Amino acid sequence: MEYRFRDIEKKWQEWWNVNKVYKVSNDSAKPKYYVLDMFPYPSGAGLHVGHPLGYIASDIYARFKRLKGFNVLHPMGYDAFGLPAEQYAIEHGIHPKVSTDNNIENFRKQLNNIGFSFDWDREVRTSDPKFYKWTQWIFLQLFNSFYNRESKKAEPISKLIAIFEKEGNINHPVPDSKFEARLEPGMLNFSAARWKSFNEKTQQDLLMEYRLSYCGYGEVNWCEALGTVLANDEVINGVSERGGHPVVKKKLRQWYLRITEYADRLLEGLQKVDFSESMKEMQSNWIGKSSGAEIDFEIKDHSQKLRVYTTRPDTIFGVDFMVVAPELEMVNEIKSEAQTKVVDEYLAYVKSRSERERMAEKKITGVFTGSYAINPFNRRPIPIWISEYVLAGYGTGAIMAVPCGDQRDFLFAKHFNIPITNIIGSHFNGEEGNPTKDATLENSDFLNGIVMKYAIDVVINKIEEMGIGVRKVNYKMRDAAFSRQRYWGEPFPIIWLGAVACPLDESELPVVLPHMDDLKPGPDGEGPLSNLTDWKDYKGGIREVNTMPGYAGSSWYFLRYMDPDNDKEFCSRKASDYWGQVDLYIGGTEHAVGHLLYSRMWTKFLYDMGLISHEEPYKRLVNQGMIQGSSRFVYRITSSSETGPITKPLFVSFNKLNDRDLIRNRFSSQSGEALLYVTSPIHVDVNIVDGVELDVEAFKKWRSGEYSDAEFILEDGKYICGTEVEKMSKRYFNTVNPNDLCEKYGADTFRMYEMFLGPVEMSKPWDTKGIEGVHRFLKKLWRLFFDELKGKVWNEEKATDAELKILHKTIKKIEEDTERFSFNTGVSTFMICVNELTDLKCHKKEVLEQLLILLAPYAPHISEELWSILGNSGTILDAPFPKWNEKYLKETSKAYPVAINGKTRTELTLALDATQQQVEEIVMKDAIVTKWLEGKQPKKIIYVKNKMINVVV
RNA sequence: GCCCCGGUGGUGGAACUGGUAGACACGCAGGACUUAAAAUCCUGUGACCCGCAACGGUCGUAACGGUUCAACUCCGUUCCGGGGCACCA
Repeated sequence: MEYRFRDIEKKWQEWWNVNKVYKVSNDSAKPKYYVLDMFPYPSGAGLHVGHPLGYIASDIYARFKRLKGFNVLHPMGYDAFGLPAEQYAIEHGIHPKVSTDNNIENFRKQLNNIGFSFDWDREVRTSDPKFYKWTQWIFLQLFNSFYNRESKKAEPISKLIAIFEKEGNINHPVPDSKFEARLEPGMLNFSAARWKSFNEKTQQDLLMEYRLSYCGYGEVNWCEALGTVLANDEVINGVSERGGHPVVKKKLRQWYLRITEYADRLLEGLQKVDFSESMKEMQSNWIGKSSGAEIDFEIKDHSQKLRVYTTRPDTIFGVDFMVVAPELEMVNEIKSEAQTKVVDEYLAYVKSRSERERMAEKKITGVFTGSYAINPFNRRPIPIWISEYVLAGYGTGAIMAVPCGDQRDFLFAKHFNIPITNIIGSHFNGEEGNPTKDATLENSDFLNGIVMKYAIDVVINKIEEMGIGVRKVNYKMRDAAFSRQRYWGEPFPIIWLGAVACPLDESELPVVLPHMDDLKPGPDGEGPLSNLTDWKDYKGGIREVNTMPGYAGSSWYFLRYMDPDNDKEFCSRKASDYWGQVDLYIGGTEHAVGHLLYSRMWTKFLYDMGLISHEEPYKRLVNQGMIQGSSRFVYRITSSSETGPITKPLFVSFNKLNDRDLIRNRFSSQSGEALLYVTSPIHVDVNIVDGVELDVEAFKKWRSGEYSDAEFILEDGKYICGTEVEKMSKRYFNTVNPNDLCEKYGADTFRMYEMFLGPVEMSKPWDTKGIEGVHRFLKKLWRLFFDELKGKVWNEEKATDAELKILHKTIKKIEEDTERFSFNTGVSTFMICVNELTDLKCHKKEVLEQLLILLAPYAPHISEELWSILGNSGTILDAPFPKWNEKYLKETSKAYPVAINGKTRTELTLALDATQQQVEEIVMKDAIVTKWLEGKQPKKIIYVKNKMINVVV
């Protein structure tokens, strides 16, 4: 009886499905464990071998935990809304709903082929109204909340209104005064009486400055090609992450998430979670906390002050010039008459430069405004410049420049011949700015003689005392743009009554995304929904026509799995209390600053509102590496100096590329001159290449016979391809479909091979070569049960100690390997075990049965099959995980080498649990040791873990 | 430029808290079975040296140096590769 993996896998996949083996109950006496994968965006391209890597790892772990007696939640769903789905739909002329549903269908089929233990009854789709009803609902909670900086948590906006009515906003200043522009002057601070005197519109405008989801005017990343606004993490090097289209800054009315209010808690929370160091670092870099001071400088002959942000107030006596961001409005007010022309020209220049240009070529540019700031301590006048290297969006948009202590300031000073004041003595060499904090200050008046790092506090205290500045913490992180001018997303539960945004009532949810056939944008940069005039008019107002971004649904989906069918709440408190945090979250690093930060913020918010009981969504995060494609190339000779262009397809093998003689023969060169020829590499389907050897016949049939008349210049009778590691993508013909491998070798082989490739966290190019080895292992396992000739060979004989030793060694090792996510060594452990059992001709049920349980997480189908063949009923996952017995691990004594100063070796036989004293006695009696010691006493005898003994003289 | 992570045979990778480096697998070579192939099994496989033999010797984890009885592992310097951030004051 041979190992018929196709039949076995089909049989068990159906059986699992029909018997709902993976259905999870919220009501269990067992301890809970939540294993989550980052849910996929269902792309039209389907799965390639890179996608399931994380899913296989999580599936192994989920099954392992179930065997260990946990009630395991291991769900799967689809991140179905968002930009890519809509782009795909437009490109293929299919409605996003239809294409998304098709793609999901396809994904589901592919996933089921691999034999995952997902509870499909809990599947979620972010584009399902039953799901996004609650996305909208959470949005409303955000809208109706503010962040109370006193209690350090989100609270209902009604509480803020009560505070305003009682004491104005004296204790709760506007969090982000950048929106000052849309409020009337002097509105930023108000008393209770004043608040009451405001009309409804003004009150609403003010409240909008506090809401955790809010609508405001601001500079946003506008992508013309995609026709929408993008969040900062969706823009990479000035182009859109999706599609690589140019992105420009544009002032627009947009919805935002006030994530900046959570900056500190997002940072602190990192200490409580088990993420990789690099992941934590990426997040804290993104948040970008820095502390320093804001200082107001008087401006000569102006009443206005120049406010700068600096982390280095200790360098205040080294300030040789000021730089203001060109975008700041004050530039127009402080420019002197003489400088007006150059300033205006410069402003025009800056405006003409795209974000991309600014990033690509960091030229030193800038002009003098003609005004001077006054150093508050020594009254020295300091020229005020404008330059594009100072960003309007960070800090106050103005800096004090210290050329001796900062490289950028130094280059600027050199470039424009601004004299440099040295306040750090020999630490400054006149060649570059030195940002040290360890220098002792000079030329610094009352700071002279103080080491810089201690001077920082001295200066801040002084300026606070003088009332010209305050201690200040700044963050690089911005509020997240939350609206998209697109169709395929959650509609906002908001209507506009005039200029006031009004939340809909909960009872009006969900706001269902209306069907549209034509997804062209609306007028004035609005989204497609704007074209639906009937839908837009609602209750005497106008609906918000933007939709939410892709990350809205993914910011809370992990909670929905806990209670997927609840139509009263997003997730019952009972369910979220039971399941709590995600114990293990697996996904790629690409979500480090997007999804992970947003979902952490939403979780903290829901926690603040008392809706869930934990404030960090994920206890442990594992990042699976990316599987790259290994592309293959053929080299087509397109022309030669002898013959000119060559139209007939002629390909030259990789190692003959530079073999001019060979090619010369081919073209029967007459001239005797060096023959020049041109080749162009062409991606060839990796599936018709065996290693690097091209299957020439398959190549001729490839692409419906485009190269059917191809000729080849071979080497050793073979055509050898060139290789390169690239992203796995259809367009490089380097994708490998998991279904093909499952068909050829079986899902169990595929699963184990993906794990065997190396640590889950590591990125590596895919290579199918070694899969045979894993397949051989499974066949070998099968032969422990069945022999081709004899049939059944497993028996009920009693296992010997040697056999039990193998078993228990394996139990221990598999438990450790699986627990610490070393699935690659786990697979090796199985191979060793099966090899050893084969050597001993051990076919004993007693041993094999236990081995199957260990194997069940890795290779579920074959384990279930053999488990039932051994006479068990039900699923193997309900079997108890075997316990290893110390007895079998230490009982047999072995010969252990003794190394003496690393030179002489002999062997001793010791029991593993020998005490230090016993060891010493035996060592001292050993013939070689006594000979070597020549009567001397050893300094020490070291008994170390690998059963090796060191004797030191 | 700054910050992380890594560099081990022909290849993917083991070696967890310093303790016989190279597990396991691929590939390769040789052999058995077979009319043949496939499948399966066995043997060898880091480099070099010695030898009738070997459970013999020397070197060897990017390079150099250090700590230690003992270093892939810890420390320092350099080189190379991957990832992240990048005018953030």
